[in-house]
Amino acid sequence: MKLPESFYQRKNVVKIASDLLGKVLFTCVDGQITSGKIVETEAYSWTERGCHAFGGRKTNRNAVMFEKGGYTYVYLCYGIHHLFNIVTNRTGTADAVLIRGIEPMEGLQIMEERRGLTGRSIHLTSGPGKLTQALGIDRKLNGKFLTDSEVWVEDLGVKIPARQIVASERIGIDYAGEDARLPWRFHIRDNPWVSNG
DNA sequence: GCAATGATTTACT
DNA sequence: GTAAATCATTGCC
Repeated sequence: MKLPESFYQRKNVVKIASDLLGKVLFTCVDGQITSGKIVETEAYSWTERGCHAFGGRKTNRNAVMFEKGGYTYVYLCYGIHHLFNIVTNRTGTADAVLIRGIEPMEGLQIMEERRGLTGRSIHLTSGPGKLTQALGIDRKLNGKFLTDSEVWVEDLGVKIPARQIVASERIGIDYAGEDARLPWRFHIRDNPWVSNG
């Protein structure tokens, strides 16, 4: 079943990021359903430098992060890659969870076509820019609500034991100084679909 | 209006 | 391991 919006509106974005491991992300783009189990996430909060909304800085791009939990935040990075985030917490508090890796489930063939790959390549969805392409996510899906749109997350009863969850430093935000060292990245131990591997 | 830059990926050595 | 690709957004003039 779909996760209720209350799941996203809890105050601890780090807890939400780890809770999302094992949940399943669905999209329905161009009438085609694709889905994948979330195996890697990162938490971002306006209280630290790694976040676009650091210090409460609000711009056109990140405005949706200030909405209540349950909205999507999609933006373009390096001019090429779409990155998919889930907004958390309540209105006025800019926290979000970046989805970095999923394990393909439904629509494997559709994902291969979108990525231009053949075979079950690990490279299909093992990275934040790759999984958005595989799922058909782009800026059209920015600002959607996860309980009432073509993007949503379901709990299929998969439980990840605590000892299978690894916390580590976040990736690709060295410019954030000390805050880049926060252990706010979570992934499932020994899962081949985790990025940077 | 214009220059700087990045929550990445890919290819090449 | 390192480096280039590539453009929307941002911040300053």
